[in-house]
Amino acid sequence: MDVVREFLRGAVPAHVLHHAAGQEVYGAWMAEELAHHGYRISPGTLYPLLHRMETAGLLTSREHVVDGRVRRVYTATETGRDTLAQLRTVVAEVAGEVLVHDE
Amino acid sequence: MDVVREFLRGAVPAHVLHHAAGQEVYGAWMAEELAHHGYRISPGTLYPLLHRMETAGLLTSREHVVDGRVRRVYTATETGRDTLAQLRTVVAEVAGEVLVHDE
DNA sequence: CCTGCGATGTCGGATCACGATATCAGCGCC
DNA sequence: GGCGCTGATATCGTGATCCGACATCGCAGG
Repeated sequence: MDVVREFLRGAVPAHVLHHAAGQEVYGAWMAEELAHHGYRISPGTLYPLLHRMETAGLLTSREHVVDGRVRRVYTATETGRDTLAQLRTVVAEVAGEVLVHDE
Repeated sequence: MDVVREFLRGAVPAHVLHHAAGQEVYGAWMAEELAHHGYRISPGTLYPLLHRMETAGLLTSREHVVDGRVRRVYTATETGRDTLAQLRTVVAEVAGEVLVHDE
């Protein structure tokens, strides 16, 4: 029942979209990036998430070969960028609601 | 795969703690309050959540009788307020990371 | 009575998180 | 050539969670 972890888990897609809107990203890179921000997400969570986001039309992927190794590279779709915009307003709202310190 | 909904679901405990730190709250009131902020949370999610948060030591509850009807009323514990503080910094961090608008 | 209301609680099926494990292709090295 | 290492993605099984529908409970009014 780690509520902080739960909150971060919910924020992962926002983070993914944020990065995938500006550049091409791939799973292992995202995992490392997220880890630097205090997220602890396991591959068994991240990869299925990327798949779902692609099936949902938020991301597109193509295979990129680096040193013979296949790397699945994602970018945000138009829908993905729209969703990111919604997400940003929602994040701002939540921040506004929770960050008020007058009890 | 509604990422906005997923994000909000992760933010619910923060919202609950935020309110339960300042006053006594109860399930149905929280549900309405959350609904006003765009959350759509079903009782089958909210009540078990409150129970888990109490078992985790974030909330304490007592029964309050109004018109003979029993109402379970929650307040944040010391641990709950500490967690809320952590949550606030995390929310601020996420907002800072995601709210940069240079695409 | 019996129905309605406010509020809490719980059921079953579906979805999801997670860590461990599998897979795959090239590289270095002996 | 055989062996293990590395980077990266994929998947399995178990356990936890979500959710809406339904159940409950006590009282008020007709």
